[in-house]
Amino acid sequence: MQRKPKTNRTYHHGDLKAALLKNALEIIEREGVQALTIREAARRTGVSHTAPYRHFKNKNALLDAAAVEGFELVVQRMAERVQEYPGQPLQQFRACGLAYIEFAANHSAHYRVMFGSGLSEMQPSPELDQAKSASFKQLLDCLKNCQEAGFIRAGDLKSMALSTWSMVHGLVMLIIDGHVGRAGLDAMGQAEMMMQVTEHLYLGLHEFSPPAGLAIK
Amino acid sequence: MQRKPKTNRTYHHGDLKAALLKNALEIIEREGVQALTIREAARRTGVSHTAPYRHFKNKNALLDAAAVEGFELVVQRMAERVQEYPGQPLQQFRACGLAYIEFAANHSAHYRVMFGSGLSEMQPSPELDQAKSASFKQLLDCLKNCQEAGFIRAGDLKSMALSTWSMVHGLVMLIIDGHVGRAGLDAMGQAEMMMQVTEHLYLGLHEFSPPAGLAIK
DNA sequence: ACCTGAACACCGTTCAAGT
DNA sequence: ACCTGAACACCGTTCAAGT
Repeated sequence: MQRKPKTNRTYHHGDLKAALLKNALEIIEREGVQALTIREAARRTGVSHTAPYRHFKNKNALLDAAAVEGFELVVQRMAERVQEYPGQPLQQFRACGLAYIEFAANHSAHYRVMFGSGLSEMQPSPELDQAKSASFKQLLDCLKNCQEAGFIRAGDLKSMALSTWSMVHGLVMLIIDGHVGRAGLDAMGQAEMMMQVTEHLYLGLHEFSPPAGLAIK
Repeated sequence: MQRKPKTNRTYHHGDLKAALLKNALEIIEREGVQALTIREAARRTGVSHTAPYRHFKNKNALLDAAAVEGFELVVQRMAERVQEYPGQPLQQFRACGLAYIEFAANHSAHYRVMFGSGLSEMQPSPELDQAKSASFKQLLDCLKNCQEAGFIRAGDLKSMALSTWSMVHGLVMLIIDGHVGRAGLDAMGQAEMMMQVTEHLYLGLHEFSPPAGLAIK
C-alpha cells in the first residue's frame, strides 16, 4: 500500500515480520512445535530461507514472538469472560480460570510454546516478560476481588495466585502431555478433573466440613 | 585419528544399550535435552552413529528410556524418605513431596524429559507407563494413610492425588522454566514458594480459620 | 534497506556391506 | 548378531552479493 516498486512483489506490505509470525503460528497450531522450522515458515511466506533473519535474530526469537502472542491471547480471553460477571468476584475468578484452561486445551501446541523449555536457553524478551506479567496480573486481580468480598481468606495474594497458577498449569500440562489418560484416572473426564482439582484448591485437603454454600458452584 | 587399538569386540559387555543410555543421561544432565543427539551419544560411547539404531528404534525411543529411568529414580527417592517417618502419615506425605521437588530441582533437564512433550509424538512404552504409575501410586499411598489417620478429609483419593500432583508439577515446571523468577514474585525464594503452595493445597483458599495445630509443620 | 544463493556444519534415518 | 560408512534429505546460521 505504500510506495514500492510494483515489479518487486512485496506481498507483505513491508511487513514480512508479521507475515512470518502468522505463518509460524499456523504451523504450530496445525502440526506442533517440532514442525516449526525457520525454513518452512519462510517457504510458506514465499520468501527465501534466509530472509527471516532480517526480522528475527534466530529461531528462538521467533518462538519468543509466538509466546508473546499466546500470552496476549489468553489475557484477552480471560478479560472478556470476567466482564460477563460484573460484581460477582467468585464467578469472575472461576470464569477466568475456565478461559485459561479452555485456551490451553484448544491450543495445546501454542500453550507449550508459551511455557516451552526451548526458551530457557535465551532470556525472554521484555515483550514476553510484559505479556506474561499481564496475564498473571489478571489472576491477581480476580483473587484480590474475591478476598475483598470475603470469599477468600486473608493472606498474601501473590502466593495465593502462585498456588492457583501452579495447580492450573500443572493439570493443564499433565493433560496436554498425556500423563493423565491412563495413569490410573480412567474414569474421570477432563472437565471433571478440572472441577475436582479446583475444589481441592479452594477447600483444601484437610479434615474439615466446610460451612454449606461456600463451595464454588 | 586412529581406530580403537584394543580388541573392541563387545566393548560394552554386549551391553551397548545400557552404555548408550548412561551417556545419554549424562548429556541431558550436563547440557540439557537439546544437546542430546543420537550421534553425540554414539560418539561418547565410542561407536558409529548408526549403531544406536540396533538398540533404540529412534531418538524418541532413547528419550523414552531416559524418562523411564527418571521415574524409577524419583520413586526410589520418595520411598527412601517415606521410610524415615514410620507411623507418621502426614510427615511421610510431606517427605514424599519434598523428595519429588528435590529431584526435579536438582535434575531439571531430566525431569523435563520425563514429562517432555517430545514424547507426545509416539505413544509411551509399556515400561514408561509402568514407571509412571508406580510413582503415582507412591503418592496415592501417602494420601491414603493420611486419610485413614484422619488428617485428610473423606473423598476420592485419586482425585486428591491428581490435585496434589498437579500443584507440585505445576510449581516445579514454573520454577524450572523460569516463569516465577521475575513474574512479580521477587521476594519469595523457591523453598518459601513451595511451603506456601503446599499450605494452600492443604488448607484451601476459602475464608475459614482452621483449628490450630492442623497445619503441616 | 531488504532479499537471495551458495556454503558450512550439523542432524535423524536408511541401507548395503562388512565381521 | 552386531556394527560400519556412505548416502539422503533435512536443519540453523553466516556471508558475499544482488536489487
